[in-house]
Amino acid sequence: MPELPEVEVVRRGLANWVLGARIADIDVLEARSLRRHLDGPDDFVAGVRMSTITDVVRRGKFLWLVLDHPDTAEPTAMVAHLGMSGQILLLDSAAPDERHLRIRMSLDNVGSNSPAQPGGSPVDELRFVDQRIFGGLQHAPMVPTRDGFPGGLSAHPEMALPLIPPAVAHIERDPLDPFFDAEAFSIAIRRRKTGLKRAILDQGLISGIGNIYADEALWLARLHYARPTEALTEADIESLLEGVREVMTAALDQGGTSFDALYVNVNGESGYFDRSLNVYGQAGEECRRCGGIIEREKFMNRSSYFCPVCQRPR
DNA sequence: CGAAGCCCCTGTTCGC
DNA sequence: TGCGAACAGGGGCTTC
Repeated sequence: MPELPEVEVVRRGLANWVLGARIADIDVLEARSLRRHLDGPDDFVAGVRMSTITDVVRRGKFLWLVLDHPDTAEPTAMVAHLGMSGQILLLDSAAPDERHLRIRMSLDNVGSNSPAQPGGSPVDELRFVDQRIFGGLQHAPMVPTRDGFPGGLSAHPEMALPLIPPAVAHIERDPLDPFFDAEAFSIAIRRRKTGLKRAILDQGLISGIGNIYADEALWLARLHYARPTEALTEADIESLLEGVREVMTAALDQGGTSFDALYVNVNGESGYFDRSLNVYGQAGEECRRCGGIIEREKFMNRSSYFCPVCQRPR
């Protein structure tokens, strides 16, 4: 399950290889993988084909390639969301098709802004692979950001455009974004009248946190998932953000170490999950901090894991 | 506007 | 053995 750190690993991998590359051709093998692109495959192909990739940007779990098209003055965006099972692969076109290959793009001029390719193998194809089709691609013109800052984390922050794809405009900045506003978040979350975990899963309030990292961050912060948001203190919110950042940077460090420069890949098995999960999926196990027994409760059609001893409701 | 619930998807696992 | 149900879950959408 790709969450923010996994998507960031993909963003960095792409930024290393495809800046300056041109998308020469596109083969949409599965139209449902353009679920975010309402005008259909032909429109997608016509808009993207022959564009040059000038930036790779991420906000929360959304990732987009900024495209310059020879016939269009304004830059556009190819937006990607990996959903549950999406992968973006960058490889040699001779590589065999993946079982769930949905969209294939052939690239020219790959690696012109990159360090020398270590393996010597050509990288000339970008593939979108997605078993469950919860993710998808879309192509769209961009709009100005509300705050006038860059749309997200960019490959070249000093010259990043204050533009964002409309499909991402309602998504709030994530905690790793240099323009994330912690004070505004603190005010906004206490205005909500709901439970803490519901709030932090709302990508319009803070983005990049999924079910797994929500549980992990709440455990680190010693906060119960159902704590009412309106009663949170400044200190609670500070611990919460600290927990969120800790979980994300730890996962990012691990994803970064397992990342092969020649093969951009997200498969939900970053290694982080096996060894580092303190509560998620640990029902019946002893809490590593206090020895309490981790509980699982059904919540929002999924599961919440927490320690009933060191994560009290109030 | 905010809160909450439904639904989209497929592969794996589990119970009868 | 075979089959259906449950589960995984981000986010768009609808309803109140």
